[in-house]
Amino acid sequence: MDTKKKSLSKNQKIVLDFIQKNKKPVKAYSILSNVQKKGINAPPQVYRALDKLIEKGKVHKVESQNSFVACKMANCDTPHATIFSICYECDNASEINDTKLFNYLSEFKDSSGSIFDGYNLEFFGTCNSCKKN
Amino acid sequence: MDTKKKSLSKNQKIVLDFIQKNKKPVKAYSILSNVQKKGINAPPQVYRALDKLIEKGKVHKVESQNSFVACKMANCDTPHATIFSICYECDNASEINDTKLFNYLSEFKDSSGSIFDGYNLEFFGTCNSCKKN
DNA sequence: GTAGTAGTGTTATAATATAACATAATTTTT
DNA sequence: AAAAATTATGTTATATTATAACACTACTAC
Repeated sequence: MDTKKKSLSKNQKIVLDFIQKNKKPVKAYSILSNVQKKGINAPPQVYRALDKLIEKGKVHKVESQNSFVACKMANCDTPHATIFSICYECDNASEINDTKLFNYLSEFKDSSGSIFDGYNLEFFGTCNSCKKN
Repeated sequence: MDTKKKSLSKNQKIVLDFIQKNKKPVKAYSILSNVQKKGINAPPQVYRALDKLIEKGKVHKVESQNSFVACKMANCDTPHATIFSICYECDNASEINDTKLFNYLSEFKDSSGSIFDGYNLEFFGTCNSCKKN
């Protein structure tokens, strides 16, 4: 079972709230400048909140962009099993929720037969709204 | 067909040579300090070489580590379709060469039926040699 | 042989992230 | 409820990763 604490601290709430307001992934320093009026003054406060939000499954990091996006799932248990599609025109990142692919990756064994603890998958392409333009 | 230039410039050779000497992924500034005796003096020289080496399929970036590793395949045509397993104890990254998974991802369609141009997949776990210790 | 493209060298600076330390709040244990 | 342990906060400074901009050179293609 998952015994970790799931409730959010003050700073964690402030940071999550800002991330959730944005459809697109946001950068750490953009978070910082946007929450300074809420009393968050320095980078470590943002990065610490982000670390905890990621642990708690509320936020995912988009590694290829160094950006952060809210998890859409109500109670994400799998903070380290993420699948994104990323548009290289508009930089939007959408979480892909495909059970079959999810299971395929979760059960994937390497050549030695070992299973992994987690994964991060990022697909790159042009999103549908950019294709139209 | 692939019409891009594949031959390597002087700096590209120097940088690739250093990366290939290392089993583990290396950081850009580690490359820099190790090739200064070869006449590469500043970060842009390293990053430019890296960009081209990635385009040419000789090197892959490990996004979750901001590190760079040589591609093991002789003539990699797919610089933007990479699969790694990363050990979070020793930080080693191994390229996974699994045709089935490779094809599965290359052909994967999102919910709108679109196919992607590329992907980056990073599995996380403990590697076999770290498990033994 | 000149036009276009790719590469080099350099300085400065931008963007991303963490170390370290002091303190406070919360939760758990006894 | 008091003590202990854990989690969170606030702050300064600094480390790490990456790019902008500019002047110049070498290579490639027609």
